[in-house]
Amino acid sequence: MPRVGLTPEQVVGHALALIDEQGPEALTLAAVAARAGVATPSLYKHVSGGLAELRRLVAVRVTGELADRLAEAALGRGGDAAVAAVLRAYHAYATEHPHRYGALPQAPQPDADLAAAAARLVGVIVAVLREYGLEGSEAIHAARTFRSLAHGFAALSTGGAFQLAEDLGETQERMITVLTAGLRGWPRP
Amino acid sequence: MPRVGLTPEQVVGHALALIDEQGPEALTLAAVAARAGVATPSLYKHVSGGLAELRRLVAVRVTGELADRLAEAALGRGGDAAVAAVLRAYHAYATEHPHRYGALPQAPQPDADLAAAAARLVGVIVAVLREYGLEGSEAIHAARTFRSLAHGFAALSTGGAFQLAEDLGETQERMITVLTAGLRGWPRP
DNA sequence: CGGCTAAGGCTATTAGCCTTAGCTTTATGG
DNA sequence: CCATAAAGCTAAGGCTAATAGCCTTAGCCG
Repeated sequence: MPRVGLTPEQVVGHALALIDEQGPEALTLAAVAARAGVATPSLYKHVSGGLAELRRLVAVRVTGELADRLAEAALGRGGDAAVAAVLRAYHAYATEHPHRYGALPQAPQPDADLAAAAARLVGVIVAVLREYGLEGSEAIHAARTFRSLAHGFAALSTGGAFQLAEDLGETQERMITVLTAGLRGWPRP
Repeated sequence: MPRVGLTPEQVVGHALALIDEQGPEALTLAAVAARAGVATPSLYKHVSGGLAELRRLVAVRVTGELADRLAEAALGRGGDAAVAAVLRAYHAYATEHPHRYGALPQAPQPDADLAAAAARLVGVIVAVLREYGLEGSEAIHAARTFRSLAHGFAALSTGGAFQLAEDLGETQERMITVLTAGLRGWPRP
């Protein structure tokens, strides 16, 4: 039994490859094991929580990747340009890896690691919103609005909910216009 | 073997009850059969496609319910008030049945029935947008923006993605303000 | 250099699930 | 009153995750 030298990171990598190729439904320990050249139970040496933990790790990895992409897009930009770039980057990531993005919601109840990754993601958004002079609770509401729009658009478009012929890129530009206008004229109660 | 007198509708009803109580993961033919007082294979007499078709039927039913709620909310209203009411109704439905709403994306590739139910839902939104003078492609882009915001907010809030203490109702009001302002000043290219 | 320990494999097994096949009973319509 | 279709059943096969227990390798420490 030649030792394969598996690590948890590699297991997650195989899981992601499977998801990319065949969708979140195809993420099974048996399939991951086959791909890693190992028997199914051996995976428990690296991912002790079994399938549930593997899904959790996938969600953490994907959230982190997405946060990185958003941070990269925001770098060196400000104001409307930053908002537009981050929104485009969000959708671009989801479009490049639709199944991967679709696997995000499959995560079980959030835990510390996932919360940390999500916090990084939210941090980028909050930073981008800072130039609009939003502070305290209003910044939170604005960030939630941003995330809702970004996630909704990503989820619906990768899920095939937008059937008509109209160009998705144009829809995105309209959304950017609406969002940036809304942020500039944010309701101050 | 006393005859139970099951119908496909009742099977879907039991499936929804299970989902509401224990989440989408708990939707299993064995559990549905137990709840219906029937052996598992008997379900195939009513839902010939097995679990996959049952999930599909659940998605159709939920989409239809949601469309009804939105139509009801739009009734007798127009302009900003209609947009606000529909957005609130959307979120209210998701909040009342979080697991049910969460089960929506689990549907397999779209089919005719699901498309019809979704078309009804989109129809309500398009009707509400009519007062803003949006026509043709622009109405489509606006409807997509509406759905993205509504779905994103519903999915993230029921998924527990909004951890901070800020009131979700306030977030919703801000979103409504931004959206209605964006629709009034919709970019005319 | 020898041996111990821990890690990373394995096989075998259990339990739960979906699905198909084929039989039996019930209800219903002619 | 009977024939037939619908609606139930049991049995069996094949998939999955997960646990238990064993074996081998790698590396460290005396």
